[in-house]
Amino acid sequence: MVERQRADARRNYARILAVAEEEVAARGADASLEQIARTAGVGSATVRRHFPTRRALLEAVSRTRIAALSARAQELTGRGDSRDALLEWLGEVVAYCVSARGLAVALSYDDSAADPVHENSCSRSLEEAGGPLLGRAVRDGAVAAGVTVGDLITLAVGIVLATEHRGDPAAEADRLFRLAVEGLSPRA
Amino acid sequence: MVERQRADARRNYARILAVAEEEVAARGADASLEQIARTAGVGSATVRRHFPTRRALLEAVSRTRIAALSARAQELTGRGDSRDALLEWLGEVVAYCVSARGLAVALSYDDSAADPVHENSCSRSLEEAGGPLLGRAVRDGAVAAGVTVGDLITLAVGIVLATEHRGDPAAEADRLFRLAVEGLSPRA
DNA sequence: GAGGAAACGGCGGGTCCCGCCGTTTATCCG
DNA sequence: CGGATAAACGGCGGGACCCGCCGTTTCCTC
Repeated sequence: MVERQRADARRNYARILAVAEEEVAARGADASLEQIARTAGVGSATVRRHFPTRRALLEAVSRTRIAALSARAQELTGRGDSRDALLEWLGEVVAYCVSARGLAVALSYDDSAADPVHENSCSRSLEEAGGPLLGRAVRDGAVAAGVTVGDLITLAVGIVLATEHRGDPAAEADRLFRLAVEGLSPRA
Repeated sequence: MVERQRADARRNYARILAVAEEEVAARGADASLEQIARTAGVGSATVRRHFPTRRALLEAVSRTRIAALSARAQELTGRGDSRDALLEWLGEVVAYCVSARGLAVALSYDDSAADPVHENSCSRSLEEAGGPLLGRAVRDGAVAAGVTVGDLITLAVGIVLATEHRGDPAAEADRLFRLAVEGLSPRA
């Protein structure tokens, strides 16, 4: 499991990843791989050797953010009202995706097309982390039974993707998120 | 208003548009402009002369679809239950965006960044067409007052964008659309 | 320290988008 | 009808990107 790796390879991996985080945050999901290579001081081939596809790079870049969100889910599980906790978490997912460009794209990839060799895809990770949070809300009757964490995340990602090019993405995303949570028709 | 145009220019415009429709439908919103030019039998410069930006091309390609959806909105206005009519229309918007690639991207562009010289942007067109339909639903109390057509369309577009790379986009999109309509918490 | 494998990165090819600019061609008017 | 004129065309070169190849360097092991 632990692929033995040369020291310079690990060093380059880390450098590329660090540069990629900045670059993707700044330019979005289709940042130039060559630019990342140049800034990291490596050849473009080395970038592709460590991250064979753009998806792989985006997922690696997103990993720390995903971890933070997963931790947050655990924190919120079992704390306070179950519906509020779930909504708080989803709101944070939306906010993260808005502020950290590239994350939404990484989460929009098809789970089933994930590299089976490597660890879980980003979305699968998040789904597992959010499972208990959603489960509790469902048991409390705050959410319908058929709904999955994947549904909620996809919805959040969609909202982010659709508002990305707007004047004020954060405000728009938040507005739509609340609309989706409330549903189309006002509560009685 | 009616820009006098040479005959060959109009002919080329039509050919490019026809080719672009097929190409975008097949390859998605980032189809190759040069490929379109080649297939249409014109130079790539001619394509860019008629459609200065990719956005312009996408909006032109989407125009006929938009027109169809607008007509559909008019048909549905005043027919049947106002909530059902609105939902039927939105469902068709989603279905259209799923089946006609590129449409969702065209609708995700910022309204306010639209070319003010030319006619309305795609989204603005649709918003106007859906206005009466939504207005009736709001008056009937089926939709909260603050909601705009733009909100609903953006939500629909987001759902499509987020499910685009899934195994079965149509099914996923439909599922999420219903979830968003119903809201997170089940009805009493 | 030497051998061997792993990792590197430069190079060439292909595609794309873009601006320039000489050439073709439709249109207008004498 | 035919020339003038401006619109429209499209080929060309530049720059950026992604990708595969392959000779070279660098690290690890013994």
